[in-house]
Amino acid sequence: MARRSDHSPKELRALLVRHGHALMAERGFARFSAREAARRAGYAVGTIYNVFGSLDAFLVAINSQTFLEWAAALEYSLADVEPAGTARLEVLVHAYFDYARSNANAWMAIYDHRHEAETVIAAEDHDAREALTGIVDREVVTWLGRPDSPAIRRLVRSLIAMVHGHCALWITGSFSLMNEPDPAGQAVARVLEVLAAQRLR
Amino acid sequence: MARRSDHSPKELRALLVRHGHALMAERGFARFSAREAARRAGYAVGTIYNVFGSLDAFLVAINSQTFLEWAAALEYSLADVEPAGTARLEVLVHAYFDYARSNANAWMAIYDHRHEAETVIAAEDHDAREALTGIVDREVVTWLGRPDSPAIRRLVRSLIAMVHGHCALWITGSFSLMNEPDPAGQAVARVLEVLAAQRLR
DNA sequence: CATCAAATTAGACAGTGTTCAATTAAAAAT
DNA sequence: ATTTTTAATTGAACACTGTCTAATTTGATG
Repeated sequence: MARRSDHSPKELRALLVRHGHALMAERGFARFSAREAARRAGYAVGTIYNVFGSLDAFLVAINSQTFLEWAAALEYSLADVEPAGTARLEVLVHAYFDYARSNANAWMAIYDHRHEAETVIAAEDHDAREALTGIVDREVVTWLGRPDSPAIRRLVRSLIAMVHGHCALWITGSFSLMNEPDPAGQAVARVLEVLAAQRLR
Repeated sequence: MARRSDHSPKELRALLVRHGHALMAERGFARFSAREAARRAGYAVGTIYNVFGSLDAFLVAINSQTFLEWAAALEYSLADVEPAGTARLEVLVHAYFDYARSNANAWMAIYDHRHEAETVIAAEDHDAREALTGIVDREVVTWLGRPDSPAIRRLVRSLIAMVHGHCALWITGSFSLMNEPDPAGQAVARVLEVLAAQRLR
């Protein structure tokens, strides 16, 4: 039996998320198993229900971890790019695609998991998910050279949806049936067309 | 025991797909059960494996059925719209969203199901999935007033990815795109901006 | 050292997908 | 008509799953 003093509550939570995330990356959402995740962490299944309250909440925590990694990957990709110009947007979109492909199982799990309505999302998890939007927001504001506004934030969500659509169809293979050799390039092209239209107005 | 002469092979296949599709619409992908689908059709589980070879192939058949319905809904929505003009594209996108919302479980199942690489997709199923692309292709060609071409077909796939992205994030509510009151309207706006850019070139 | 509350677990339960020998029904051959 | 053969259909077995609860272990408190 795992000893209560082996890990503090926070450590235990982090331990379970770490192993859960690794298992998700390894197997994908369809073959994920809470039992196996707990086993690898050295605990029994019940512990997941103790710590997270439900399997649903555990999956939310795992996916939030993916969001954090993803956002970090985007920031990292932007670190060496000159602070103005279209190149930053191109790099951003390509980093978006790269993370999704390099971590396909974990990335898809974000969208595979439909959390139940009654599962409350902790502020921490919510923030992890917002981080990504924040990055795009910042870059688009810079590119447009205008102060942030509700209209721009609305546009940013729409741009994210556009890029997401390309990436999702690509990762799941729907796009390969469509014979598109460069989905990321297409996404960039669409983003720039839309932004150009916004600039003219 | 169900009698072999109750249904011809084709009828049996259709019967299983019908009940499977209904169950998918009712429960969604996560709670779908092959056992239950067979039960409702009046057969035992094994029959699904006899007829389709695998659960994977059964799910492909169910999702192809959804594609057929979806394409039919799009065509129906266009039937009364004047044969030229931007209105047709707007109606098309809105019908796309409407079908997804009205049949959320079945629609999401299309993207929830990641069929295994070894599952061969029958020509019939492949065609059902292509029908949708064909409709958009036709409408975009008409709108642009140019003959069809590989470049246009490539653009059309990109446009579909854009609209899909908006629709998917809307239906799953997984993004704070939930604060977006009119995702379909946003998708239409983006499509028209992209098409305008194409026209200028 | 005894008490007590909290953490952890094992086990039961009702499901699942998958496989396959046994059964049954229809067709073919006698 | 009967028997034989072929093929569809089944039910049970297997190894899993998520979920819950009673029992156990643990560490701290009096």
